[in-house]
Amino acid sequence: MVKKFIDEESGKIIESSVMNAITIDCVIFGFNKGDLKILLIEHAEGISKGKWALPGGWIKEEESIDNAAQRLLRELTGLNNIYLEQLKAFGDTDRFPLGRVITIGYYALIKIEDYHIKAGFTASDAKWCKIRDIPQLIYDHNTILNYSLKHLRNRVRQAPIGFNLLPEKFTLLQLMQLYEEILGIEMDKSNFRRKILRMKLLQPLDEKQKDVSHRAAKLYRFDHNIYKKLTKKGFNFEF
Amino acid sequence: MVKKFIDEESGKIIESSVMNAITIDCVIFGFNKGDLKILLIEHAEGISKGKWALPGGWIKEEESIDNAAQRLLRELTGLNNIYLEQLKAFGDTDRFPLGRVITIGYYALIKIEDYHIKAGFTASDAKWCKIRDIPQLIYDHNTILNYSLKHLRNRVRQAPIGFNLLPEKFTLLQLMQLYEEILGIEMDKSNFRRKILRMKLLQPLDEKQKDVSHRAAKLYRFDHNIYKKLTKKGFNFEF
DNA sequence: TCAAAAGTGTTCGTCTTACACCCATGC
DNA sequence: GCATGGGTGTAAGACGAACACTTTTGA
Repeated sequence: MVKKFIDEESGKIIESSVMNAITIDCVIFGFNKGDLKILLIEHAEGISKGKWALPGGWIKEEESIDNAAQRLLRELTGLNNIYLEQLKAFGDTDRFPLGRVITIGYYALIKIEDYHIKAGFTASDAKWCKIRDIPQLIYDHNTILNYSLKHLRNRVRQAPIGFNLLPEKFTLLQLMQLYEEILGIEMDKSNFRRKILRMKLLQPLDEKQKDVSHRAAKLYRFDHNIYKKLTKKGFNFEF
Repeated sequence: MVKKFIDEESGKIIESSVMNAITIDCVIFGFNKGDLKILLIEHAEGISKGKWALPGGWIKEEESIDNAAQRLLRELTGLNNIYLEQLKAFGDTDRFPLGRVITIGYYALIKIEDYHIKAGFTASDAKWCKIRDIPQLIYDHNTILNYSLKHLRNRVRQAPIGFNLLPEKFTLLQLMQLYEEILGIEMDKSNFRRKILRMKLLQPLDEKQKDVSHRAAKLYRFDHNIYKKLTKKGFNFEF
């Protein structure tokens, strides 16, 4: 089913199989040098040319919204096969200046080092931006971002998802600092250690940090299979 | 802005200000005689005539999605001014048989006794249905319902929302049985009592149960202002 | 007087919190 | 040798789980 309609953003007539009046926007979190960051793109065309935004776009008629989010992220940033989770829909009448458009928010946590970000498609640039330095974004994208941040702060305490932001091998202090950064609190090194190790979620490795100017710390890895086994036994991650 | 289009469900040409390809569906929870229930309506027209469904419908061009959910619920069931919260969007390509329609799920918890339900608009009937006796619903409504149930089970442990299902004045045992029903677990009376009272969320009343064939229990009330004050001091509801 | 639910008390083991302190390493 | 982070230990108190017990009331 091919439809013709005017892309309200660019003003062009689009002859394609996308749905009108409904879009997707993605909040991608990363963690790097102690800072929580999110991925922003710079629009290359349309009414928001030159402005920063969350990666997003239109949904095709024949793809599910989950698949649309995957595709859009790939097209705009080069990120492929990311685990995305839906946040919710944003549908205030005035959120989009050129007409009534509802957007569905998605979010994901990724290991920054594992991916090479490159602007593609209708994006002229893509970058990681510190959570404290977020500029004014287009439309209601700041609202979506703030909502997702709140959601992340809740989720990170209920489920072991924080690991997705760290390199595969990490130290306990790195993990603690991640929690401190996300939750905006200070934690006790010794108590954190005990608590996380007691869960037996982490696989200790026979490896240590390298090139550090202090005693090298043991490295750990989060094992998804261990987590699955534990949850089957009734284990419930709580932080 | 008035558009003409074919209502894919009824086949009629609709000349109105509703958005096409996007709908809203509401999961309304109630609690009555120890049972968790949800509100279902029977469609009076269209391809799903005579079948049971979640209350829902089309979104108007000039109303926010939150307002649309309010309006649809009022039109279909008579429920007015309910506190609704959005769940998420459901957008598989095959969820609706006559075309591509994305739906946004909403849910709410209400005190059954406070409202008189009456079928209206395109509904021929509306009823409260026990959570264990849910029939086959139209489209993906069973999926939406199951998701909202999972969501409720999580939420009820993180925030004091269970009270919305009980009468204003309730006993501690009623509250405990509500938790037992929602979570599907058994609890210890004495421990439950201590835990909930320690939170100091409940306002004890100078009133007791009446017309019971055993020792009458003290009645309590949930005070939203107390909760607000506590959260400001850093209190975090956890169950 | 009995059933049914209200309400209190006790014990034990575990977890949390707040510290103090020693260890290894590079500069 | 000192700064930096790694890592262990401990003591007090809070909390959860399990269970025994007393009280009140209507039928």
